[in-house]
Amino acid sequence: MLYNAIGCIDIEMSSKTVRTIADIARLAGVSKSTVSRALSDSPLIGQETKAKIRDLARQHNFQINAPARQLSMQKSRTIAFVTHAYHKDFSVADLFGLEILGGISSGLAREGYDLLVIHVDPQETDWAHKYFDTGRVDGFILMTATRKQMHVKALLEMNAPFIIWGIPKPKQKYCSITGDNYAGGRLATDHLMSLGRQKIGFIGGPSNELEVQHRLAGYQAALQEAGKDVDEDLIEYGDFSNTSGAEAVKRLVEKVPDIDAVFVNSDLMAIAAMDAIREEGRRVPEDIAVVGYDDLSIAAHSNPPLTTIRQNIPHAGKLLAQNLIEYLQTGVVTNVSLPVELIVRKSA
Amino acid sequence: MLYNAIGCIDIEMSSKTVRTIADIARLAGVSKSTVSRALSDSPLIGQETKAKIRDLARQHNFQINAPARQLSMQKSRTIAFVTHAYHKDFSVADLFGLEILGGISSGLAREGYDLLVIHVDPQETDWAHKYFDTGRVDGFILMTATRKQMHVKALLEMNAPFIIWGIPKPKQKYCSITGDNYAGGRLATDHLMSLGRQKIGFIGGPSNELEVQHRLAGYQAALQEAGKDVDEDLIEYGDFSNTSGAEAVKRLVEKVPDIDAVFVNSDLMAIAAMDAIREEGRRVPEDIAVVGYDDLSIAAHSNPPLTTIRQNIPHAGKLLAQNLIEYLQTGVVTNVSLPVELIVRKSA
DNA sequence: ATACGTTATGCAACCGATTGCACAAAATCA
DNA sequence: TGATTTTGTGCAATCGGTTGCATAACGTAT
Repeated sequence: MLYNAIGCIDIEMSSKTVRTIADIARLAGVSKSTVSRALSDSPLIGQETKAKIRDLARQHNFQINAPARQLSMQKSRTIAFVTHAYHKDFSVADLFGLEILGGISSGLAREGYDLLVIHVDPQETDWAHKYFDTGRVDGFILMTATRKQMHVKALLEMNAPFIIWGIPKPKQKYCSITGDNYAGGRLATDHLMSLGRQKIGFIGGPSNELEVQHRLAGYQAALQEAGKDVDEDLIEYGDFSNTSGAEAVKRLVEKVPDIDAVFVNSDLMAIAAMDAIREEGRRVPEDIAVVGYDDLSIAAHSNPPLTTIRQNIPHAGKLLAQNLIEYLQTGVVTNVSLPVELIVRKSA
Repeated sequence: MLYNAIGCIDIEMSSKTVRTIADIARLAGVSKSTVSRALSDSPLIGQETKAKIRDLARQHNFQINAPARQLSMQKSRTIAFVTHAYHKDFSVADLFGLEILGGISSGLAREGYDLLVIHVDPQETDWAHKYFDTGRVDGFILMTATRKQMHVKALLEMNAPFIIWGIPKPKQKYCSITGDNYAGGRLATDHLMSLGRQKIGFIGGPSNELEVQHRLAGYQAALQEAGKDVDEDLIEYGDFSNTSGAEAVKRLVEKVPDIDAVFVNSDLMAIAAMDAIREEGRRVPEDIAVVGYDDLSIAAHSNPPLTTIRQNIPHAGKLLAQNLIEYLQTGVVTNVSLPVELIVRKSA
């Protein structure tokens, strides 16, 4: 641009002519290897050469060819986020997944990785071969909903790198990130007790999920430490869907009419539960206080705004990305439990 | 497995040894070309040869190397879904995006394409070069929120294939899918009138969005056709976020105290609006009837369940995928307007 | 001046597929 | 039976990078 008409034309036409490192090499009067090394900042290349090549690349808006590089390097610098189809129903896991995706994406981007999203049939494990053996992705990120044991087993067997959101099975070696569910259970329960609530219910996700068991353990520990005993009638389970939250709270109200608080395992269930409570003719929080879990964006906008246990979701996503990449590069298996935090709004 | 121990061992070890078509070729006693052709079902290859090679591939769980194929074919069979970070706020567009992603994914999968999700800064257009010029993706899918004019312009200039969800700018040539917003506006308004409502408000998304303008046009046409005139005071705009829905409805109630219905441009805004209406001491639908837009999964679970205009989101996603791929393969530009449907629940 | 270490660059093989073209074998025709 | 087409397969180039090794140019120690 700065020099003369011919230079300009050169630059104008660049988009058509300069597509490979060989083109750059020709323009710079060096070899392909030199260009390749210069662009990857190899110490083998002299400063002026490097600068010249870089300028050329910039001027011509050169972008290195990804498939070629992937083939040569034998890795794709791409991570698959494994999820399932949303056709039918739609639960907290999905909303949660959406929010965490942002964190994952930015964590991956920072390390120069791309994000492939694959929607799999929960019954099949074929996808693992399809994406890993083909060299399309270097590793996988699994959320709770997708983290069926068969998938984990398949990945372990084929020796494919992956990380999960959730609690790892005791004896298996793989990376994981999870919120501190026990602490979350305590925090919620302690808060409700500090409000003077006497009959505090627990509405869990599926009872076979470790996350749910830990939250329950926290709930029980808090009660016991306060000298109260745990009433089995106050414990109900749902499946993380909104409807299941509404139903569970109705069962509780029926069984224990003088219930005055409930700790619900997800924001979506909690919001549905609050509606159900009102349908039963009770007020939130005056009659029944409600604490949720996750602090999704919608929690602040519910009616009333939801008091909940916050998991720092964007941070969790970033960590999922970072730790998986670290595992890819160093083989170090990390298992992280993230602190949670009580966010007090209006519902309790 | 069927024959003998040696065969068995062969198969057992396969995962280590058989990784390329050259391996298969050696096992089958043919050349690489033959294997390549057999696996892609070329008519050049004889039936028995083809069958033998396929069996071998299946037995050894062979998966073709994606980067190599991409390099050779000069295309990636990957589509980028362009979205923005969800950090801050979270609107209907995101939930909508999540639901449509399922449809897109399945549409792409059917054609053998993969889905790359990229979170971009709305201010930058760099991503287009970064993903297209590198050959990482063959095309892009843009949602309304990401479809800033500068992005469209950048893509057109670099001649990159893409499709948008929304209404295309009049003179530009590119693929699009959109709901029939005009019909949606009429449907909602006609329904409210059929309920005997007299003062029907309109809460739009941003007034500069064509979608919103079309819905407004439908709303106005319905009123005029019924012999009513359009009261400017009954029209308010938000930005698709929940809070903006709540605020807009409050402004309406203040300006027009005897308002008895409102047509809201998104389910999320509508749900927030219903809460706000109750806060103002009015009932839904008795005092003010509410019709939403999109029919997201949560619409059925709101309080009260939301009457809304359904866009068939999974189908829309599938179509986005299909039509983009058709464009890639044939160069045919399609602009589709999808029918919408009134779903009557409890809110109106 | 000779030997030797540095520093910068190029050559050529390789990653794992696809595909145009040459060619052999088999089938069809005259 | 010989000529010609059809059918099936292999050779080798190609896609666009990366990287081990050889080597040239230069400075420095002996």
